[in-house]
Amino acid sequence: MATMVDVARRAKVSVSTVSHVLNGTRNVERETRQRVLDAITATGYRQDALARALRRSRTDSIGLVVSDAGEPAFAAMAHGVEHAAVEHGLTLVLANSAEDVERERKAVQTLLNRRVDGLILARAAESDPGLVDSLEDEKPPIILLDRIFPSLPFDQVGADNRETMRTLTLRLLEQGHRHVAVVAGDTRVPTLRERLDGFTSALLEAGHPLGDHHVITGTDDDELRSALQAALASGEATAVVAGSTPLAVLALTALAAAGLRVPEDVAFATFDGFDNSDLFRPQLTTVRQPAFDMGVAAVQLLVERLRTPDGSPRTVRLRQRIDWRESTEAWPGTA
Amino acid sequence: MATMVDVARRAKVSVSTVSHVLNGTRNVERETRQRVLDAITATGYRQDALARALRRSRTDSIGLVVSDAGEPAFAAMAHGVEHAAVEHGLTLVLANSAEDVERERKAVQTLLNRRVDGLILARAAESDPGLVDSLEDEKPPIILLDRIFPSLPFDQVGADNRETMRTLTLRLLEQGHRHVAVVAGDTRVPTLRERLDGFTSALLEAGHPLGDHHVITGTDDDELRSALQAALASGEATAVVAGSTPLAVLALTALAAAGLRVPEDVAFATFDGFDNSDLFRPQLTTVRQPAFDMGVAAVQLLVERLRTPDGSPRTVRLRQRIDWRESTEAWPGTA
DNA sequence: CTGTTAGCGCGTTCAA
DNA sequence: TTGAACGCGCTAACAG
Repeated sequence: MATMVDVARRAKVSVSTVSHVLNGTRNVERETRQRVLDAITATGYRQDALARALRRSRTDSIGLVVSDAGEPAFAAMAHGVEHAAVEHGLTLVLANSAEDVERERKAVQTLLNRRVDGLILARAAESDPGLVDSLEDEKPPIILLDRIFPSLPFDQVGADNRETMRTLTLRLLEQGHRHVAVVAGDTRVPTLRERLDGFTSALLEAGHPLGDHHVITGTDDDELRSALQAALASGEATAVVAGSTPLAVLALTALAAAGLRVPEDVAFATFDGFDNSDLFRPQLTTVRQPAFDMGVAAVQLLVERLRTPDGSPRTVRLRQRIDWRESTEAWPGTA
Repeated sequence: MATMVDVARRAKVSVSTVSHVLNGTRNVERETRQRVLDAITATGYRQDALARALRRSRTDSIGLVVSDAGEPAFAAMAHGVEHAAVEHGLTLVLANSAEDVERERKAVQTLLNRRVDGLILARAAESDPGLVDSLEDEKPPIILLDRIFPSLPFDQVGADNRETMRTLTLRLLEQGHRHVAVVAGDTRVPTLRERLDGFTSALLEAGHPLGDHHVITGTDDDELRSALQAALASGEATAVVAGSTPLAVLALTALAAAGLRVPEDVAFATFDGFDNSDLFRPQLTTVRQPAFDMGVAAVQLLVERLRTPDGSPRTVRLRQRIDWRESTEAWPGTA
């Protein structure tokens, strides 16, 4: 590859002049600049981002760590991050922690070693506080995406899970459901905990006893499944709400195994849900996460933080939309 | 951040010794090495990947350009690439071309400037040959993923689209379908062309006249939709096969608009398809791309090419699986 | 308006 | 077994 010296020689100028026309960082006479430009195309010169970054100690790149590259919601977030990143002239370095704390630690290390200008941790595992604290010195700005930890001093982007679940629940209660089974999953995950909070909050608001309902929490899929099956076997539950796509898969499987149809036998709603949901039956009532926009917002927060390293951390919550579909319609109580 | 000099000073050795214990590149006496190791933990030193890369002219990173980060198949491929990359100690730099030739060119430029050790172009637009040819000098190994261009001198990874479509079609013919509508889409895309080839090949093999069937090609969604609607309106077609997920969406929408049910009125099958397809009706007969494995294979090819820069390019085709489901079952001709 | 030069942090000869 | 010193390609003082 041609280097700046080659260009300089060919244009009969110094390397600093070449650098300056490249970066537009000081005035260069018309003719001189043209000579440089010609030399550049003639030699096929391309700026070496590595050397440049080393010298400026800025890589113009950001790191994204996601906890589960398998989920579709990830794709949307990553897509949003990538989109916004190029918009700001930033390159995206991607890593996947696979919900594994150790891998996450390694991923962050790698990205830090690569000197990314900023870090976005999307749905990071426990987001082990020690992890980032341990890198006290000169650690770049960090944005937490999707899972919000109010106690941590970072900029964060999430959705208004609590509010949305509250609305969803109130509507189900209006429809006459008195025994709802909520598959809440691992409530150590902020997103899921917020959703469950929204549920209990709605019950309080409507004056319904929590004891009438089935709240199914836990980390283990098998346990969750059998807990749900027990709830369904009681014959009480007339509605099931799943807190995420994996939990919806689990719940729908359990429903099918129990021979229950949606929505004839039981109503169903889920967070996140499935792509192209309206093409298939049952058409599921779904809370759509603005995943793409969340990715964009994270980058936005990041570049602002880059400009203003100080100032207290901000938390941005994006509004979710509830797509009401057939799965919550056939209930007698419906208008 | 602490640098090698800090470590060296603290361990009372030279920087070269530090470097050598770091990389295990020459013998260092037990005690000396221990002093260095201690100094490293004491200072919290971390190797600067930038400087290291500049010096070794190897970044231990690879670039991945995808044409549509929105599609789920992308997520799976990227996931596979990321997985295999870390396995080989490589970092993944991601870019999205959004099916735009210009953006693709820019993305490749950026990655090249970043000196990635290799490049994977996943489902790249037209893969404009000039694009990569233009970077004749010292361009890193390039792997083409998903879309195979037999005429291009690159290592490539794809699926056996032709073979799979042939099998699928023969089975439909066996079931008694005499008028199949194939939504083939943009046949400039190798993947789609291969699938269409498989269709005509099966007809030839079975001795069926191509003229009896409806082959719907084109770039414009609206045109495709109206062509399909016309084919359906004729009342002839008893089966519809879609060449990709977007085409399946288009086809299913058109079927619904025409008031046709799957599979009662018309059989349906698609390539790629939808996640969790077995939880919903209609359960679609689907050709599952081994997307994750394709990503892994691409990295595999890449590291081998890194080891052996010369040698003729290889093309790897991974086997696809047909998941037969309800959407092709209800036809009278079925066994 | 332009040129000279000192590093950014590391790997790697060459000498000892 | 260890150290000194050069340079990867670039930006940014500083000098003219």
